[in-house]
This record gives sequence, structure tokens and C-alpha cells, in this order.
Amino acid sequence: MTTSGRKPDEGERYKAILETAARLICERGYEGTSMQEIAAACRMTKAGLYHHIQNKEQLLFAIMNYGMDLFEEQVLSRVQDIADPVDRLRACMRHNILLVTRGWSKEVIIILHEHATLTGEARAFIDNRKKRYVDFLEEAFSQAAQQGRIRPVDPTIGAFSFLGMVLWVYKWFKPDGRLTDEQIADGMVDLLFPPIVAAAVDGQPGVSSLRVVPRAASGSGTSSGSGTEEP
Amino acid sequence: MTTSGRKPDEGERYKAILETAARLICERGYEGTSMQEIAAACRMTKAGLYHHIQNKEQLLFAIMNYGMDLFEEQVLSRVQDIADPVDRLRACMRHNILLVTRGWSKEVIIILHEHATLTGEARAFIDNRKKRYVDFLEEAFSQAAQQGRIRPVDPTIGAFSFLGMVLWVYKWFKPDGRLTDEQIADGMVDLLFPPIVAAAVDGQPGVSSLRVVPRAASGSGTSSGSGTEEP
DNA sequence: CGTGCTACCTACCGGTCGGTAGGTCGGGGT
DNA sequence: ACCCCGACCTACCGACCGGTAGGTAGCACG
Repeated sequence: MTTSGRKPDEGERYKAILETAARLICERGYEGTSMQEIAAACRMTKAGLYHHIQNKEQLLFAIMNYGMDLFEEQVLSRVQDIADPVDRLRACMRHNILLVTRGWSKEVIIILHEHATLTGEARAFIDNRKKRYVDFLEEAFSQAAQQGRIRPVDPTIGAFSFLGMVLWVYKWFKPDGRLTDEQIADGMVDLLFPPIVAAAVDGQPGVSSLRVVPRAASGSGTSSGSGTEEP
Repeated sequence: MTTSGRKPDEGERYKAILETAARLICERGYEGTSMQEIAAACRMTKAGLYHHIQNKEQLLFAIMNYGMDLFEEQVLSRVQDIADPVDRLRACMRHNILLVTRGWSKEVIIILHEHATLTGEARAFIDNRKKRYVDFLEEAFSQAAQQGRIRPVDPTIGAFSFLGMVLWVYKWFKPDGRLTDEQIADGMVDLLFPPIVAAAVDGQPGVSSLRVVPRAASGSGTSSGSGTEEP
């Protein structure tokens, strides 16, 4: 039975440390979490923890890289081959919102919150991985606009509007709120990329994406308690 | 000359402390900033600083309340009387974006970043002040949808989409980037609240806000360097 | 002149921070 | 039997943390 019997393999143990540390840092913040606490949560002493990592900053860097891996696996890789740019953006928004709302991978939340904690090369490296996502979105917005599928918009503004809507969710979403994460995803997708209903309104045939008029008065009620939190 | 000669009046001094502390906390984060550093930046000793404030957490609370005052003065109060809900949202988005991009009032950035740092009553108090803004936005979205000025959208999703676009800006905006803050504000307003061009497309006369079709292919180029930063 | 008050100061508190030196201990290789 | 190595441990480092006790200099008021 060679190397079978669930001996928490080297890399396995390291990943477990990253996940435990990520849970704590996500709750208390990077500066607000001590190595003592992280070690205890890993059922180790501090010196034992330092056997696996180099220092606190490198631990954060490893967590963020792990988070970017998870993001690329669960979002980017699943949508990057969608041919239609608007469908690509729709699917991407959906996956990204659900990545933030579902609790798996606190690492992603840390990437979002601790955007200015790392410095120097580590900071530059993570920023570069983020930038690839921005480029991907800008490219999609650019294509969609060029094909007349959305209103003409600066791709950068489109990309960062998309990101703001999607990523800000981590600041206010509560799983037991009035809206489920599915409803939020559907609602935001529908708000930014409304379905095409009418064909061309004037003489142009190929250009068809216009936001359709609402059925007169339809909004639910007034604001009311949202079940969510603060901005 | 009674009480004239620029003796930095009690409240004046306190405000100066809040602003200095806010600058530091905005740069280094709340947990990452020591009272020693804040005191030094105020050209005082730590004990001298503690003559003016009660403790570190109360200092953060005071900064956030000051930030909310500034926000209400510079954004809310200037737009809340605009009758048309869409114009109200447009103006509000503009003012809010510029509040974030212009460097004045680091206090506002602290409110955005340290959204989970306070606890207990202080946290509840600030959250309540934030909630009033969410309610204001939800009300505006609700009215706009009811009047058929925008696509029907859940007011909560509208409000938090608005907030995400606007507030996420603090994470990536650089004053020397390709886009100026004015361009970002204009672009985002135009993206979420496009101008009305065509009248009713079908039989309904009052319902007119449909997103207008782009002039065929018009998008600038591909993505290119955005001049900004990470998501 | 004395009193009271604000606005600070020096000096210090116990505790915790990130990090390390050096030892122990069990299992695999030979 | 021996050794070695990785995976931990105890014990400790100097620096710094948030916060305070107690003193004092300057000014206003009587």
C-alpha cells in the first residue's frame, strides 16, 4: 500500500495551515491577528508554525496566491472560453459573486480586503495577477461594445464598475439576509447586462441590444428593511 | 478684541487631531497604526494625546462620525432635494465618486475600509448612519423604477450596485492614472443611468427610458494599459 | 498672592508582538 | 545498531503595544 494511508502529505499540511490562517486573518484582519493565535489554531506552538513558514508577510503572500489560484480555477477558467462577450461577462459576474458569498476560500476575501497590506515585490506580484483579470474584463467590454451588444463605454470604466458591484458584496452580504446570493447574482447580471428583447428600433438591423422598457409601474414597494447591512 | 486672536480653539484642536490620526490610519490601517505614531504626528507625547481622547477605539469612532458628517454635508445634503429620482441618483453618484477620489477627508476612506473594525454599540451606531444612506438610495431606485425611468430592479440590488461601483473606487483610483475622476464619474453615471433619447418605443407614452443603441461599432480600441491599478 | 484648571510632560505598567536559538523525539534508510 | 532529518517543542529575545499615575508650567480669575 505504498504511500496511501492518509498521512497528511507535506503539501496537504501546508495547505491546511494556509486555510486556518486565512480563516483567522479574514475574521480579525492581518495586523489584528497574531502569529500566536494562528499557531494555536493550527494546534502548534509559534515556533512549530515557523518551521513551515518564513515570516508573517510571506504567509500573507502565500494565502493571497492561493486565493488567486482558487479564483482562476472557479471563475476565470470556467468562463474564458465563452465566445459571446456579453454571455462571458454574465457568467463571469455570476461565478464571481457566488465565489464571494459562499464562504469557501476566505483567501479571496483577504485579497479583497488587504489590498494595500503587502509591499514591494510581493505586492507587485499579486497586483499583476489581479491586473490580468482587469485586462480580461476590459477585453470583454471592448468586444461587446464593438459588436454593439452594450452601450459604448470605456472598457476600464466598464471593468471597474463590474468589479465594484461584484466585489463590494463582501462588505455587506449576510447569508441570512432577505436576498439570497443567487438573487443578488441574477439581479446584478440583469441590471448591467439586460437581456435583448426588442430588435432594432430604428433602421439598423444588426444592432439590437437596447434596454427594454419596464411594464409601466412594477417596482415592488418602497425600500423597506433590506435584511442586509451597511454600504 | 475678546476671543479673536487665532488661539486654536478647543474644538479646532480636537478636529486637527482627528484629521491627523485619520491620515495615518488611512495609510497604515487601524491596527497597523500605534498611538505613539499618532501622538508624534500631532507633535505630542502619547500621554498628551490621551488627554484629548479616551482610548484608541473611541478615536476611531470619532473619526468615522466625523467622516459621516463630511459625507452628509458634501453629498447627501446637496442632492436630497432633487425632485427627479434619476437626476438625484446621477448627482449623488457624481458627488460621491468625487468625495472618494479627491484626497480631502481620509475619514471617509477609513469608514469604507474599516467596515468591521468597530464592535458593539459604536459599530451599531455607525452602521445605522450608513443604513440611512442605503435607505435613501433604495427609495430613489424604487421611485425611478415605479415611474418607469429605469428598468425594474430590486431597490436593494440597485442601491448596492450603485454603492459598489462608487465606493470600490477607493481601492484602485490613482490621481495620475489615464482617467481623471471627472471622467470616471461621467462614465459611471452614463453607464448606470443613460440619458433618455428615444421616446416610447411601443404604445406607452410616459414610459420612455430605454437604453439607446450604440452607433454601430464605436468602441475605442482594445483594453490597453488602464493607467489604474488592481481590482 | 493663591487657587483652580487646561494642557501637556516624564516615567512607567503588564502584556504581547514577531521571531529565534537550541533541544527533543520518532521513524526511515542503511 | 547507527545516524539523520523533519517536525515539532521550551524558553527566551528586544521592541513595542495601549494605557496610566502623577507631576508641572502657564494662564485666568478672585
